[in-house]
Amino acid sequence: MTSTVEGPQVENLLDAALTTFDALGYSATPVPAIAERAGIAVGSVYRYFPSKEVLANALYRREKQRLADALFTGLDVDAPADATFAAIWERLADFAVEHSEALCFLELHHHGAYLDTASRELAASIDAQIAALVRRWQERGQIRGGDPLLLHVQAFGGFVAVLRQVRMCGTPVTRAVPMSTLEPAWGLLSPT
Amino acid sequence: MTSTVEGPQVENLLDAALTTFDALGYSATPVPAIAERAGIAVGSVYRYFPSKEVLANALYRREKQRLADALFTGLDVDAPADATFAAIWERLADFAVEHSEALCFLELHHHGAYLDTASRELAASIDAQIAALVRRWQERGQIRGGDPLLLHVQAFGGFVAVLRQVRMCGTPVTRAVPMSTLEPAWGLLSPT
Amino acid sequence: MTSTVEGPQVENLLDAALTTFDALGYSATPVPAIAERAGIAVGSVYRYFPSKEVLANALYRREKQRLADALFTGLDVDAPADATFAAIWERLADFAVEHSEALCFLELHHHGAYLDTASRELAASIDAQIAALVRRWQERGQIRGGDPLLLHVQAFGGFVAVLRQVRMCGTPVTRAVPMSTLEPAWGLLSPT
Amino acid sequence: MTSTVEGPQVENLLDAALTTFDALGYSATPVPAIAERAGIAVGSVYRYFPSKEVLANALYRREKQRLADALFTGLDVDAPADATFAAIWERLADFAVEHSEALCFLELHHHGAYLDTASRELAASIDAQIAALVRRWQERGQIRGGDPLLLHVQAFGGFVAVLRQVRMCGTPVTRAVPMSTLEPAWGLLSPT
DNA sequence: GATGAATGAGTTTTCATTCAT
DNA sequence: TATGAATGAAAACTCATTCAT
Repeated sequence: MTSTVEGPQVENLLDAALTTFDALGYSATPVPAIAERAGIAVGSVYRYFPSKEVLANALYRREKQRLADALFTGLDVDAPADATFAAIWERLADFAVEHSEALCFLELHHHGAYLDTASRELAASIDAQIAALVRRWQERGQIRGGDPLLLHVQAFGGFVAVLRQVRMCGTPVTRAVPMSTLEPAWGLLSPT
Repeated sequence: MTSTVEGPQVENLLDAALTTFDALGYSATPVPAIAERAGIAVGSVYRYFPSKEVLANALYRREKQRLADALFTGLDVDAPADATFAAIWERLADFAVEHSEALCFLELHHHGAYLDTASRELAASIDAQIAALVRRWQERGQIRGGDPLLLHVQAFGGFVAVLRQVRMCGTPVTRAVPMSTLEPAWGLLSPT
Repeated sequence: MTSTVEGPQVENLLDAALTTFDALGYSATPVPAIAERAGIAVGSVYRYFPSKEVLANALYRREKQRLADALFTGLDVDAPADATFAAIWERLADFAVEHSEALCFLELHHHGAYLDTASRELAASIDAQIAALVRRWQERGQIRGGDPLLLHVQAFGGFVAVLRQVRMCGTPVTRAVPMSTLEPAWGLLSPT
Repeated sequence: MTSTVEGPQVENLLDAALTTFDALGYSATPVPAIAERAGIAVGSVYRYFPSKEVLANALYRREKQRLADALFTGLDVDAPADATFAAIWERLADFAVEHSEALCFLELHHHGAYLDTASRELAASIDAQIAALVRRWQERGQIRGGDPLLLHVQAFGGFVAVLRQVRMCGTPVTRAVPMSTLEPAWGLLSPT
C-alpha cells in the first residue's frame, strides 16, 4: 500500500496541479503556479507533499485510479464483448467530458521520468487488469487475437489522441466527440 | 517557406536534440545535454540556433517533414484504400524501426507550447493532406464515414501509443511490433 | 504614475546598485555584485525587480527625483536670479557631498540605452521645470539669453564634470570643492 | 612612447570601434559588432589588437591626441586670453561637428575602469598642458582664479554636456549649436 | 498550521578569444 | 594574412525548497 495524503486541501491542491501540469507539462510547471491556482501559499504545498515529484506521483495515481474506477466499477464483465466494450467506451466518453485534463495528463506522463515505482506499479496493475479482460474476450473468440495489452494500448491511445486533437482546437469537449470514436475502436478490436 | 538552417553540423545537432528531447522532454532537457551528445560546446549550439525554442521547432519540422516524405512519396493514391493503407502502414512500420524517437517526439510535442506558427502550419498542412486522402477513401465508400481528420488521428494515435508502450519496456523495436497494429488499424477504418 | 517598488529592502538594494553601477557602469555590473553588496542572495534581487534593466530604471528615477527634490523643494523662485541660483548651487553642493555617486550615475546614464519611457519622461519633465526657471530669469533680464535648457545643461554638466574629476583622484568630496564652481557657473549664466 | 599599431586597416578598425562604443558603451559592445562595422572578420581584429581592452585604449589615445592636436596645433598662446579662448572654442566647435562621437566617447570613458596607465598618463599630460595655459591666463589676470585644472574641466564638461544633449535629441550637430556655448563658457572663465 | 520572503543551484544565453583552414 | 566556426567562462535569470514569523 502506498501511503497517500488525504483531505480536502489536498484534493484542491491536486486539482490545481492537474490543471497546471496539463497546460504546461511537468517540467515547465513551477510549484508557485500550482500554489497560486490552489489559492494557497507556496510553502503550504510542502506541508502536503515533500517535493514536486512526489506531488506529481500522487496526482498520477489519483487520476489513474479514478479512471480505472470510472471505467470498471460495477462493470458486467460476463456480458458479450461488444456490449461490455460499448459500456466501457461510454464511461470513457463521460470521463473525457468531465476530466479531459486527467486523461491527457495520464497519457502524456505515462512514461515520465519522474514516475516512481509505486506509480509504475499501479499503472502496470491496472493495465494488466484491462489486458486480462481483453484476453477473456479473445478466449471467447469475440475479438481479434494479438497481444492483449498492445490491443488495449492501441485502442486507448487512439481515443486519447482524438481527445487531445479536439482540445488543441479549443473546441469544448462534448460527449459526441469521444463517442464518435466508439465504432472505429470496436472495429479495431472486432474479429475479422 | 520557412528559413531553415542546414549543413552536416546542423543535422548532427538536430539528431542529438532529438535523442535528448525524446529521453527527457523539451523542458527537462538542458541545452548542455544536447551539446554534449552532439559532441560540441554549448556555445556552438547558439551558432546554429538562436535559442532552444527555435532549435526544437527546427527539429519538429524536420521530423514532421521526414515522416510525411517517408509515408507519402511516390504513394499510389489511386489504388484501393486497403492496398494504399497497407502500403502507408508498412512505411510507417519501417519508419518506426528506423526513427522511433522521431515518432514519439512528434506525438508528444504535437501540442507543445513552444511550437511556433511555422511548425503548427506545417503540421496542419500535412494533417490536411492526410485527411484529404481519408476523405477520398470515404467518397469511394472504401472506409467508414466520420470526420476524416479525427479518423486519421485515432488510427495514428493508436500506432504511436503502441510504439511508446514497447519502447517503455526496453524491448528493441522490430518490424513485427508495429506491423501487428496494421490489421487492427484497418479494422478501425474499414466500413461496417 | 509609474509603479514603484518600495520597502526598506528595496532601498537597500537600490543603494547597493547605485554604488556598483557608479563604480563599474551599468553593463559591466553583474547582478551578483549588486546582491553581494546588498547582503542578499542573487535570486532575491529578482523578487524586487524582474530584470537588471528594470532595477536600473527604478534607481535612475529614484535618484533623479531625489535630486530634484533636494534642489527645488521650498525654493524661493521669486527671489532675484543670483540669490536663487546661489541657493540652488549650495543645495547642489550639499547633495554632491552626500550623494556624489548619485550625481555621477545620473549624468553618465542620462543617455543610457536601457532607460525606459518612464525614466526618460521623468528626466524630461524635471529638465523642463529647470528650463522654465531659467527662462523666467531670462525674461526678467537677470541672466544671459539663449536656449534655457542648453544653458542649464551647460552649467550642470560643468558641475558634474568637476565632481567626477575630483572623485577620480580619490580625494574625498568636501563641500569646498563643489562650492568652488559656484562663481564660474554664475559667470556662465550672468548677463554680459 | 607607447607602442602604437598603425596602417589604414587599423584606422578603419578604430573608426568602427569609435562608432560602436559611442552607441553602446564599452562593456555593451561585442567585438563582433566592431568587426562587422569595420567590414572585417572577428579574428582579424585580434591581428591588430590583442584584446578588446587594448583596442579601446588605442582608440582612447588616438581620439585624445586628435582632439589635443585639433585644439592646440599652431595656437597663439601669447595672444590675450579672450582671443585665444575664442580660437580654442571655435576649433572645439569644428571638432564637435566633425567628431561628435569622439568627444562623447572621450568624456564618457574618461574614468573607464579599462583605461591603462598609458592612456591615463596621456590624458593627464594633455590636461596638464591645458591647465598650464589656464594658469598663464590667471597669472596675467585675464581670467578668474581658482584651480586651473578644475576650471578647464568645468568649462569643457559643460561643452560636452550640451553636445550630448543635442545628440540625444537626434538633432544633427551643426556648428551653431556648439558655438552657442562660447559666450557662457567665457563668462565662466572671465574675471569678475 | 499557514505564509511568502529568501536562498542558491541550475538553466539559458552571450561573447571575448582562439585556431584550423 | 584573413577568416569565421568553435570554445567555455561568465552573465542574466528561474525556481524547487526552506524557514522565520
